[in-house]
Amino acid sequence: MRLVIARCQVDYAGRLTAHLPMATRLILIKADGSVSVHADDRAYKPLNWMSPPCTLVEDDGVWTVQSTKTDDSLVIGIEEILHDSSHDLGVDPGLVKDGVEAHLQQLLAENVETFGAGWRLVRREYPTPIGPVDLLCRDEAGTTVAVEVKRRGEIDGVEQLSRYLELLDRDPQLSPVRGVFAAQEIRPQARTLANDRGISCVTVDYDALRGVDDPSERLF
Amino acid sequence: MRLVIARCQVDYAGRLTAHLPMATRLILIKADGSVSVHADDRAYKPLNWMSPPCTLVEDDGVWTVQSTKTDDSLVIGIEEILHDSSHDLGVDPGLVKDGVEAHLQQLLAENVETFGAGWRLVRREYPTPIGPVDLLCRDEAGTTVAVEVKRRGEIDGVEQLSRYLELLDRDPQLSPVRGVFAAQEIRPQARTLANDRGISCVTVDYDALRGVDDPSERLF
DNA sequence: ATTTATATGTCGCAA
DNA sequence: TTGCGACGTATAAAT
Repeated sequence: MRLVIARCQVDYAGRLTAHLPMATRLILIKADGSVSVHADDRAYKPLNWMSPPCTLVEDDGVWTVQSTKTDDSLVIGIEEILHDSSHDLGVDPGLVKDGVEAHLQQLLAENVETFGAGWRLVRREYPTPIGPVDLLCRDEAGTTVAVEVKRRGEIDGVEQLSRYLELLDRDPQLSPVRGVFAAQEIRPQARTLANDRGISCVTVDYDALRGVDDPSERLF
Repeated sequence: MRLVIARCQVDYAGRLTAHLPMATRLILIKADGSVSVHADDRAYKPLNWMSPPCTLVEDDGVWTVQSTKTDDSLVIGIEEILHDSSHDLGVDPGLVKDGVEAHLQQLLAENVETFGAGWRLVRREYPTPIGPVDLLCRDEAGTTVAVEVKRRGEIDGVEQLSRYLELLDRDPQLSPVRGVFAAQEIRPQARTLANDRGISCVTVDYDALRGVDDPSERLF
């Protein structure tokens, strides 16, 4: 990893064109070949960058970064270098994440009564030709219900569920099939579209559900 | 801006939990208060980060970054510091972008004849219950046309336009409503889906359109 | 402040 | 390779 602090101007041409006037910035060159130009704000997002695979050519105050795959390019005009150091970091062992949506789906599968008393789970990840339905249930009346689980409910999710419902409803073993759109929060537009298509919306309290499920969080 | 190269381990807790084993990494501390931890790959993306507003407390080999707004926290265990330098970058003049979708939509709104002679614009951002249609036009025959503008035409855009068309077509003042999908480039699958739904596809030459519109680029 | 659409989104997985 | 969905998405525009 190479860290360069320099007065520089930058021009990017590719999916869009962008220009950075002359100023002092950090140029971060990683071992993966990537180059990014940072100001002292915008959190971790650089002003300009080039993702690998790309090549960096340093030529008399003009650094050119050219993408290998596309015709994207980054031209950095260097006026003055204030700092330049390289460091061997080695390979990173990587990070361990514990996600949200997968966990949410699992919690709901274990607590389908969240949707109503008498509900039971038929299958998680119920397969269809266009992909698995998150949860397939039967409600208290025995009607089939396909549940789509999202962390944030947006229009795309309603579309996805609609496609599943159309397919599932063709199966005489399952038909008629209701739809439930479950998410921590549901955007008004998504709710509108869901209602328009006869799909129920359920907002889920993730923390409460986790509290119900996680013994370490139980009060008794 | 402060650059620290250190052997460290990191724990993040907030919207998810994540752990980074001990390794050598870059810790980037910006003037905006943000802290990000970088490995030597993943292009410009850090392994972990904290966005401002947040506070960094350094305490005997344990750096704690606490979000001011939420209860997100980043705990960095420092084993050894290999480099530590600070640099005054000043305020960045900012970057100038060109070529985004808004500009494309504006250009097309000002040049609806791009779609055909005799076309006129009814409204830009024509409102519907599920969001605004980019351009609503009348073609040379007076037929209503909804135009969806994208930089890159993909399936999502066709779906979006389809939803608008379904709604608009219910309005007797507008019906029947045709659809036009306009983009700099249109993916084959998107084109296929559009054709299947009777939606016309128009690829737009952005540079030519800008040349038509921008007097400084005109040749005469 | 909240909601919505955009992004040089990036990233990972599966067909 | 392409398509598709998730992301600690982030961020700017519009209500």
